Amino acid sequence: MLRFTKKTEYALLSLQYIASKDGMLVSAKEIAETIGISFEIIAKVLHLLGRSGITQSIQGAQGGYLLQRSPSMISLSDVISAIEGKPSQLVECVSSEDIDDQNCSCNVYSNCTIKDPMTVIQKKMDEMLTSITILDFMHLPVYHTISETIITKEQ
Amino acid sequence: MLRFTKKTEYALLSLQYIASKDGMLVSAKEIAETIGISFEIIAKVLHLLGRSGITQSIQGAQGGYLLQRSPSMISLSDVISAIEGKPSQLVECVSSEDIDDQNCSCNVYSNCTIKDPMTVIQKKMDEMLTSITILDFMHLPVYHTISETIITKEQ
DNA sequence: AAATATAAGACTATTTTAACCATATATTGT
DNA sequence: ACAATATATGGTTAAAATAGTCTTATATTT
Ligand code: SF4
Ligand code: SF4
Repeated sequence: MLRFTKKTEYALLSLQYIASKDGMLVSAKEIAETIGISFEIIAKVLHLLGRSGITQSIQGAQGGYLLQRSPSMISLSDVISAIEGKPSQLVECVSSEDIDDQNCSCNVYSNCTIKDPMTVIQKKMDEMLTSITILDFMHLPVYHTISETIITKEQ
Repeated sequence: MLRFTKKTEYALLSLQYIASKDGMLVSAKEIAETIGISFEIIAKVLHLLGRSGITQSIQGAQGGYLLQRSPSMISLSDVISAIEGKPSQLVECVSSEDIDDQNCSCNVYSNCTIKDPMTVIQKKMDEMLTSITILDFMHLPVYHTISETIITKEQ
């Protein structure tokens, strides 16, 4: 099922928020309250993002998180890898790095005749996921009124 | 997790096989044996493809399946929709048809500020999935030797 | 020392996926 | 008519992934 996990969505919401604060330290509590989700989940997500070097964390009182590189340098692909622990794979046997994993546990591997096209599709997907960045999540403001919406979209 | 389900992979393998037989009736048993997977699974997959009008089925002895339209007219998007019962959705609130589903059961919907970028990403995904067809699963032959591979790729 | 904040892992419940089993229906050929 | 072949359809079960909660440890500031 081609679906982002909730954790990935929370990560994107968090990164969007941190990016909007432009360099200021942001705590997990603040993000959790803004999004309206439990603190524990956000803390775990931010922790994973930190592990992968997407965010930088400052421990202790007055601590928090900030981005380790600019929004345009954080791709959707990076975020997914950070949250899921490995790069996105459309099928078991094809990863971004290895073209074709003979050690995969797919039980039809030896008879499979769609590995080559799957590799092509995986490549297209990778291109898409790396081309989308946190910057793409910042361009549209949060609309409050219809008129604001129209004005912004007309620009 | 951005991953195709096994059923979708079996569907693609089946369609690739039926397409390669170019108009001849193919039975579920034949496909199951070729792929090396249980008959029941393939039967269910073919049934779902039939329901969505991708394949045509002929019941009874000497029956089987054939494509209802040419391989280039069967998109990956069609196959996923057929197998999963509805079009692929990257997130709960954004579908290919409805821009933004206010009736979705996401518990952060009202605070969510990534719906617009998600709609853009969904559109890109849809474009990709509809642009890939069963024909793309037929162009590359199954390579048997290295020399064949090189010759084919150099063309 | 108390308060604040992140780090990290264990645990549970729910949902999704994968596979299997059973039965009904349709068609062909003898 | 009847046996053989083949699809149609639903139910059941087991495994895996997801979502969320809870707990404890560690670091920093005041
Ligand atoms: S071998 Fe074929 S069926 Fe198995 S995971 Fe790879 S593409 Fe899918
Ligand atoms: S409202 Fe936001 S968090 Fe909820 S499904 Fe839609 S995009 Fe994801």
